[in-house]
Amino acid sequence: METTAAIDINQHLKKAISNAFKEVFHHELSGEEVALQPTRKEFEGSHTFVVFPYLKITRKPPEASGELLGTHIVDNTDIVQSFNVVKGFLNLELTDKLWIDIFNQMAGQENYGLIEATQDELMVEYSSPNTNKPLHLGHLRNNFLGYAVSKILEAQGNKVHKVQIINDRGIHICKSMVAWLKYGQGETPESSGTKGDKLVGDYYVKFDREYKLQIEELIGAGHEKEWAEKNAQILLEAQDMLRKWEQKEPEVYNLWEKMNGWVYSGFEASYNTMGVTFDKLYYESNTFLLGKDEILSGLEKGIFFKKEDGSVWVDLTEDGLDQKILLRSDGTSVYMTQDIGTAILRFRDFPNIKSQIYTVGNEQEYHFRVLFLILDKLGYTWAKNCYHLSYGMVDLPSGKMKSREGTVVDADDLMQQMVDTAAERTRELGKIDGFTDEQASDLYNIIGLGALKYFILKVDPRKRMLFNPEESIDFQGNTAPFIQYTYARIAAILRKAKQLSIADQPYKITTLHSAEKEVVMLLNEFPDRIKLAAKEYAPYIIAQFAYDLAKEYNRFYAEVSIFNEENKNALYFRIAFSAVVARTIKTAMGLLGIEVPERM
RNA sequence: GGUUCCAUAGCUCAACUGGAUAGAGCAACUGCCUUCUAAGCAGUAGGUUCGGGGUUCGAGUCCCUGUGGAAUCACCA
Repeated sequence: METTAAIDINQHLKKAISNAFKEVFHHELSGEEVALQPTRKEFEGSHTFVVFPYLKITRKPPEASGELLGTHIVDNTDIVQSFNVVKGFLNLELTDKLWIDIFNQMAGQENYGLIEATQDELMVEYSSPNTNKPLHLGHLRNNFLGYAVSKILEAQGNKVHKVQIINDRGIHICKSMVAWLKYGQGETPESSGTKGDKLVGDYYVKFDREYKLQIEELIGAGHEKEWAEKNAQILLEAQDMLRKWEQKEPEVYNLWEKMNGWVYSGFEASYNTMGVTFDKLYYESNTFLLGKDEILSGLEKGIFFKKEDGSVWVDLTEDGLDQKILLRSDGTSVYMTQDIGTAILRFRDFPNIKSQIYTVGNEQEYHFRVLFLILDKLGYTWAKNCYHLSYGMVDLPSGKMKSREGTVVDADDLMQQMVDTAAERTRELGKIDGFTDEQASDLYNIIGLGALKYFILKVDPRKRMLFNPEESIDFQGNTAPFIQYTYARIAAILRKAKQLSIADQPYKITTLHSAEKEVVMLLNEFPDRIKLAAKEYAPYIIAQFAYDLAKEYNRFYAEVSIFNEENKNALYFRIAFSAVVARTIKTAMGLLGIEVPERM
């Protein structure tokens, strides 16, 4: 109903089927009850009606029922050209005229597939890194996913606020700070030429190494392992630093600001390469005290309860979960407390948002179930609209990435490697004649990052995915470069058409080549695919669509000549047709945060 | 132990939410560049959808059960 397609085929067909039921079988069947599905490739037709569920109504065998319905539909509508029945499947073949009309409609819409009307205002959170470590492959999945989902929701007419919360405080950053003070000798990103986030991350690693040494020494001196882990000198120093930070001791606070500043400029560079942006940043250092008041007032209202030691809990056993702590016995907050506070803060900052979408790994599924339940219990009606966009880990062939074991794939390194590979491949193929250095470098970025983004986004986010750094990501087949290449080919056609002054010419045609029809059928699905992708928060649906479209167009490209076509109408149509395909590919890839090149 | 998620071709992933003969790509093999870009197109081969039951016209999809894997259940974040 919100689709931008002016001709709603489904609606027409459902009505036709429901009419057929009425007149052939004397049975009222509302259009809504009729389910249509796309016809499988190996059969003639585009829309299929499954008659099995209706045999009790028709009181005839499936084939006969299908025949009767099909005959009635063909006789009584002007959009269905013919039909065939295979077992209980009624396949409907629409007229070329209808497909041409549909194509003309979408060709006239500059933003085909996108919905202009503002629906809801939403917030999407993604990235949200810690400031003690550089970004890695897992963050890439998070960022690409969050950004793509934001784009897709915008395409559905929502106003989206992209935010992240930066975990800028806590023991982890203090560890880096301690190590830097001890071993840094005043090193700065400028002095050593190290990217800020990498530099801070290096000191985090240095801390960990020293910490382990101290533990071993303590064990060697006869202490229990557990005691050693809690009493290693360097850890005590970090904890002391955290206390000083909380008291805002100027020396510590300044150092904290300085080192975080390094990290932020490093992150900014990474986000820039990734091509993701944010509308508002939240910092944990500003929000970590929030939520406590909410808990206390919830306690007064009897939503929460206090244990003997003074700690505050929520009982979720009725919801199938456990009890969960909200305030420690000393009255301080836990992670959950902060998240409650931050969620409420955001709804105050953006009073019109309907829901928040949290792009966070699936290891926090339990956390978010609890969070949404608590917010609901506190009486926030928006809580039930909130959604945890959960995604699986990215595994390496060796198993899970572990920063302490050095088995992380660094985000910057990986992106650079992809761009380098793209450059190498492009040069091998001799594709950059006449490019300036800048154009060439842009192209490598578009291809390399496109390949990486597509590789990650084409997978259902819920599933774990495997990344093998040994095998480079493909540039052929179901990949971004394949789709980008299709776009670039069309761009070449359109340039030539312009040169020959035969672009944007009016045409009048009555039949379509089968390859053209297949493509138009796909194009027609675009609005529905976006709608589904938005509903499911699933960019992979868009990725699949872009691939299908490119694949189908390439078939047309191989089978049908454009500039050798002597019939002017067919020639002009094919140029317009190619332009719409290119435009749609660009839009679809844009929803994934992937650019397309005019030449490659 | 409780809860949740996952298991599909040698590998990486699909299967429009219960529909037809389970599809793509990579890797392997065969063809196609003097015509709009071969990062392409056409084709061959590759499957007991983890095992076992059940529900029904019809199951990779839903239910039960077993096996294998993952996450989570912290006064950690």
